[in-house]
Amino acid sequence: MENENVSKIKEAILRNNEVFDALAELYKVFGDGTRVRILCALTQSEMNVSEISEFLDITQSAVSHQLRVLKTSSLVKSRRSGKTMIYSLADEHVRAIIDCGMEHIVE
Amino acid sequence: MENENVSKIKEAILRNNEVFDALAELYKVFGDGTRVRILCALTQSEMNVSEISEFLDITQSAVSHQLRVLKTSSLVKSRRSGKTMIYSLADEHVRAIIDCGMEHIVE
DNA sequence: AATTTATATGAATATTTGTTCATACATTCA
DNA sequence: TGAATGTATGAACAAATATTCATATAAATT
Repeated sequence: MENENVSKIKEAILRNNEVFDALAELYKVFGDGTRVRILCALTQSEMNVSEISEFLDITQSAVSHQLRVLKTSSLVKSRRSGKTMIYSLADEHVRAIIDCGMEHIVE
Repeated sequence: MENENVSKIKEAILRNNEVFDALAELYKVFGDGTRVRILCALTQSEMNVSEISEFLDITQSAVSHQLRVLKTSSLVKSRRSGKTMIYSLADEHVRAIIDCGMEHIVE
């Protein structure tokens, strides 16, 4: 019965660790200037890759690479329109997380 | 007068970039499993270095290094009590940011 | 079909970053 | 004062990551 408790505790820790890792992974995505700029740009309106690239003055390649990261993390979504790909925020959580961080910065 | 506008725009971008960088720097700190674990541990109660080290099963040195990062970012504060240093969350923003990320994870 | 425009991607490189190990610093206690 | 305990820190190494460059893929237009 002690063993049972011990294993329960270990499971709990394991579960927590998974949550912690997920949290860290999420924040890691926000932890890059280029990606934060892209996300903030998309906060204002959806944009295609060229527009993001020009607006933020970042290489098209760099933008594409980072959009891939953002999409993999489910922070942005995309749809095709002819030759261009239009990107937008995946949901309101993204805005919420940005705002949350902003509040800490302005102190 | 056009020049004036241009420089205003440039200033605006510059200001924004600084904000973006600050945001990214903040999230970068949250973007590590060890640091998230430490912060979450301190969410429950203040702890000294040894306690954190044992609780999370992380080397004392690694904990100290990360506590330094967390303190530099004003996410934790510390006070001395005899031979030990007691660490706690710097303010409620930390809790808010963690909760904000959690909400996105649980989807 | 060939060309042009928009985007994605792989490889290479440089930089950043986290941990470990050894050791220094600080405080208490004998 | 010397020993013991708790914490901090520097150097070194390994791993992760962002950008660039070249090129591939995809859609539209002629």
